[in-house]
Parts: sequence; structure tokens; C-alpha cells
Amino acid sequence: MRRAHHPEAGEITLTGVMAALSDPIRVGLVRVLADGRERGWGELQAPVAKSTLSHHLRVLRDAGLTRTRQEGTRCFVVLRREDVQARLPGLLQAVLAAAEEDDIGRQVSVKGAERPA
Amino acid sequence: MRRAHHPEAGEITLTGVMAALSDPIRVGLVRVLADGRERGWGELQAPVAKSTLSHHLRVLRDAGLTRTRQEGTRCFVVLRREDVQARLPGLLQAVLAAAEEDDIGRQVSVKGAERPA
DNA sequence: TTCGATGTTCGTGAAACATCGAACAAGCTA
DNA sequence: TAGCTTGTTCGATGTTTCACGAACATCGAA
Repeated sequence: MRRAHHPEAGEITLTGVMAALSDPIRVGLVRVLADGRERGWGELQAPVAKSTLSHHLRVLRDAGLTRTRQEGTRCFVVLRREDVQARLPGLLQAVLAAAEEDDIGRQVSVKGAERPA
Repeated sequence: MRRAHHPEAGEITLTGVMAALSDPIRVGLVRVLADGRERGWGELQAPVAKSTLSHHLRVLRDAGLTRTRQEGTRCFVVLRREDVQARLPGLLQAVLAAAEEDDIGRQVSVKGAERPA
């Protein structure tokens, strides 16, 4: 469980973010985090092995889209909405709206939340 | 020189577009086409072999970002701005603004246009 | 018909990516 | 201390992507 590297807000790149959000699972994760609430790893449900989920969360973090905090043995994630907005104005908003419209990333959910069948 | 397949406007997907625009060269191509003018293949300058350029143009076309027209032996491309806007409102605008800001894809230009050093 | 120009496709590598299970590290808890 | 939980890292595998040059197809011009 090593230290996670987070890029500065200024280091967020357009192509990095585009690449990170070109995977439905990662879009789903961002959607789940879109309400701004911090979530624990364990709350996140996705149809992949935990090592794969760890990988996806790392890609999001490396792209500067999320921030990870560690507390004891468990981790929490938040969307870095302001930072992304500062560097790429309007992008996240457009992506989230489109993802919502097409229900992209519906495979990802939060444990305990009401999931529409 | 076979028929090029173009997805319908409705078939444009978020993740497809995100993936297509996660490459600086393709962002550069879109930037060049952003003025809405149709361009001939030969006008496009990019630091890659022509087969590679053909590949990138195909990826853009397959994602629904551009439309290709054939005239004799040569081809022309246009940005499908309205179609993309209809499916993914605000996305292209945000990408273009960010690309302009960071000068992403500057390696791509139009032959004969003034290129700032 | 022969040639040149223009794109596409093919064959091929190298690199990146998604995915998994297994092994590992670190911190609680018993 | 031993064991459980949580998340990361490693190695393997298969797929996709990017890149190139070469070969091919097509059209217009000589």
C-alpha cells in the first residue's frame, strides 16, 4: 500500500483525461463519484476483479480525475471536479451529461444504493 | 479505395469519441477541421507516414467525428460538428477550447496556411 | 494504354491496455 | 502473535493501437 501519486491540477492533460474516460467502467466510476461524495473502495461495485478495479482507479487518479485518501487499511476516492474544471472547462460536465443520457457505465454502482433494474 | 463506412449520428458513442480524441495527432486534425471547411487529404500535414495518416483519419471517421467524401482519386474530410453536438452536447467545444489553450496537436497543419513558429 | 498521383490495405513489429489470479504489504482485531 | 481485511503489485495472456513500408486499386492525364 504505497503512496499514491497525484498530478497537480496544472498537470492534468486533455489527452490524458480523454484516454482515461474512454473506458466504460471508468466512466461509470466517475458517474458514481459525480455527486461529490467521497466513497470507500469497498462501496464501489463493478463486474471486474479487485486487481482490475484497482487498476482503473489508478488510471483515473493518474489522469488527475480523482483523489485518493488513505485511512488505516482502507482508501477513499473523490472526484477532483474543480481541478478538472479549471484545466478543462466544461469537459467533465459534457461527459457526465452524455454518460447519463446513454447510461454508460451502468455496470458500476455503489453498494447499498438503489439500483434501477 | 473502397467505400468508407460512416456511423449514423445516432451511433456516435461517448467512449468512441473519447478514445478517438485521446491521441494528439487526431486532436490536431480535428483542430484543423474546426473552422468547418472541407479539406483535401493532401492539404493535411502531419509528421507521420501516409498510411498512418490514413489510419488516423479512419479512426476519426469510424468514431463519427468526420465525414469523408470522394471525388475522383482524391478525398475530402469535414468535421461532423452538428452530429457530434447533437449526440454529445458541449463536448467538442470543450475539447477544442482545451486543445487550443494547450496547443495540443500543433504538429498537424494545413499546407499553405500560415504556421506560427 | 501507359504513367503518375492519391489513398487504402496488408503484413509486421513494438507498445499499451484490460483482465485475471496469486502473492504481497499494511494495518486492525482477537 | 496470529489472523483477517483491504488494497497494491506482479506475471501471464490476449487484444488493441500506432507505426512503417510495400503492394494494390483507382482515376485522370499524356
